[in-house]
Amino acid sequence: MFLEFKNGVKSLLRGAVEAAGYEAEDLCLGMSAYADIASSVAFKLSSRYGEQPQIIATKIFKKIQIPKGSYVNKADVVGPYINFYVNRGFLEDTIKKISTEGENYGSLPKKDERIILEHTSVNPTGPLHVGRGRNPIIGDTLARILRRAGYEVDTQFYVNDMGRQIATIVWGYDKIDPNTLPKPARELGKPDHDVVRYYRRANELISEDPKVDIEVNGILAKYESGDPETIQIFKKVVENCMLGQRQTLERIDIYYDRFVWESQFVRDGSVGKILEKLKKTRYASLREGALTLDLREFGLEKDFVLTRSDGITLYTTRDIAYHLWKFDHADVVINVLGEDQKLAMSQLQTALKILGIEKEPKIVFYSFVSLPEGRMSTRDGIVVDLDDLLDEAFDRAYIEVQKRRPDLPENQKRKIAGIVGMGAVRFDTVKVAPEKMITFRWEEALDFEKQGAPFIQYAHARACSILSKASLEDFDPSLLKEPCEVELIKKMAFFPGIVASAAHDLKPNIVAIYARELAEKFNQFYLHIPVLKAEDDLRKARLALVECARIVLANVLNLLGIIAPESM
RNA sequence: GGGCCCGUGGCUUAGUCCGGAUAUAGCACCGGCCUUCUAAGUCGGUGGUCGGGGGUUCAAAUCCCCCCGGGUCCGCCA
Repeated sequence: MFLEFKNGVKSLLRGAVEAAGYEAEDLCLGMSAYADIASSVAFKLSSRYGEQPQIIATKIFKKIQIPKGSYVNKADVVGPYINFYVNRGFLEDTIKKISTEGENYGSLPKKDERIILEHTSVNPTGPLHVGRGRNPIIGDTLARILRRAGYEVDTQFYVNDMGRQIATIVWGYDKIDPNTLPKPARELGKPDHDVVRYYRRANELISEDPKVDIEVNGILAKYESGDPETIQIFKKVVENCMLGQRQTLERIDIYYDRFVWESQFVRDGSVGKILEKLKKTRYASLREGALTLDLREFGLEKDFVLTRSDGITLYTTRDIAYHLWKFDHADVVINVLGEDQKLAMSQLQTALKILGIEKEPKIVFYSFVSLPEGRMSTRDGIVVDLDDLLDEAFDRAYIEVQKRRPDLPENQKRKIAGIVGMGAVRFDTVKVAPEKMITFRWEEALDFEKQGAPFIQYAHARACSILSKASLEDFDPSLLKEPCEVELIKKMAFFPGIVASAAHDLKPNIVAIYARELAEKFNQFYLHIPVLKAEDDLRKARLALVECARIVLANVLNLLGIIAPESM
């Protein structure tokens, strides 16, 4: 809706600029606290035409003609600025559009592009910790945004099933007596918590005893040589661990369209073919038996090492094969990755270029979540498990529900606590820009105040509460004139534009911020404007407005992968 | 040492790509609002050299250069 208004302003302003005898390619339109949209074009023209900006603004203003059927109510001049305001038609059409489109409000027209979005792709060495949790939450939110923006999205989890780390775990299962290990952090059916015990202990033993290292290498060599029994064991270990990781991800409503196993690209020979091709390029050379690419020509100082001296391929090399496969199956490739992958990714992108792939993967990098005492590490056990965070979030949410709604039946209280706890964790992760570093602190992660999901969920529950006490009828949107009502409608009108820019910039935090602002506008309306106690037609119109707010709040929460509760 | 990212009130953060009108919110602190649709709410107040220094511009948190602090990576880990 807002886009239509903006386009209307654009065309009439362009007309006015020309009628006033100026030429401007950029109309300098922007958001403003003083108007619904404002132009500072007079500044730009001032230097070119040597006139005072105020005078230019006034001249342009005098030529403004608002066409019939436009969403522009009026324009005015404040100093050098030209301001524009929406009219009643804009507000009323917004309400009508939301009412008609319902849960589809905010969905953009279908696009032809097919997207493969890879996210999470954590190593199958143990449970997800809150640092790694940032990846799936950003990734899943982006998938939801892109789907709303009209793209066909295939979400993929790339399984690192053939590394040394797996060999380490396999060694551990074979050689370590489980009775000597600490109890798993989870007793019941969480295999990832079981696996990580072996992983940690095995790593300790490796650093203590070089013989262990040699044995692990032996296992890895057996695997690489294609020994069917070893391959089976690897597969079992990986599947087992991933089962536990998926259980955790299900708790925050994250699922994948496809799991892509790294080893498949080795087995089907595609990694070998890539090596052959790259070997023939002028960038390739052998250094102490290892195949490397010299990428200085592309501005990369460091050689890209493709194989170890024993000929075994490395992670990034195999990732080239995966990317070729992705570009074969999609128009756009997006990866969500930790910032430590930046160099590897630019090497990979360059290798793709050398292999003749024109397109580049778009990459969303995020910074790490560290603990006050330092960086998280699965191997060293310096972590806060995502499972624990989710449990704690549930517990704290339950306490809040108990305090506010002691009357509710137990299963209802637990249900709300689950919805609120999970929402709080997702929102907290996605509300800040991915490139910002986060220091994890329990009090901040589990803050249920205004910056968080419960604030938005609460607004939704309030809307539902009103709607449950009345039924919707035909209404006259022209009755909605209170400033609070107008503000709310304007905010709702932004939603499709928010989807568009979040999808374009791949920035989930835009949606989170919008959600908070929308909830705030609704809460202000809720407090100041009576709905059920309003009379006749006004009541009907306000009920319709509440229904619209409920729809947009539900849609935006859905975009964030957060459940919109009807009661809390 | 080099590359990339971050640095905005006591803490957390928006805005930076595409320069414009009093820099956005939350937490904390101070003071109002529940006989009125769920107060997980709402209204007001205190608090900012936008890391520092130069430069470009009519105009810089935003663009350019230098420096400082933190993160991250830098050939056989993933």
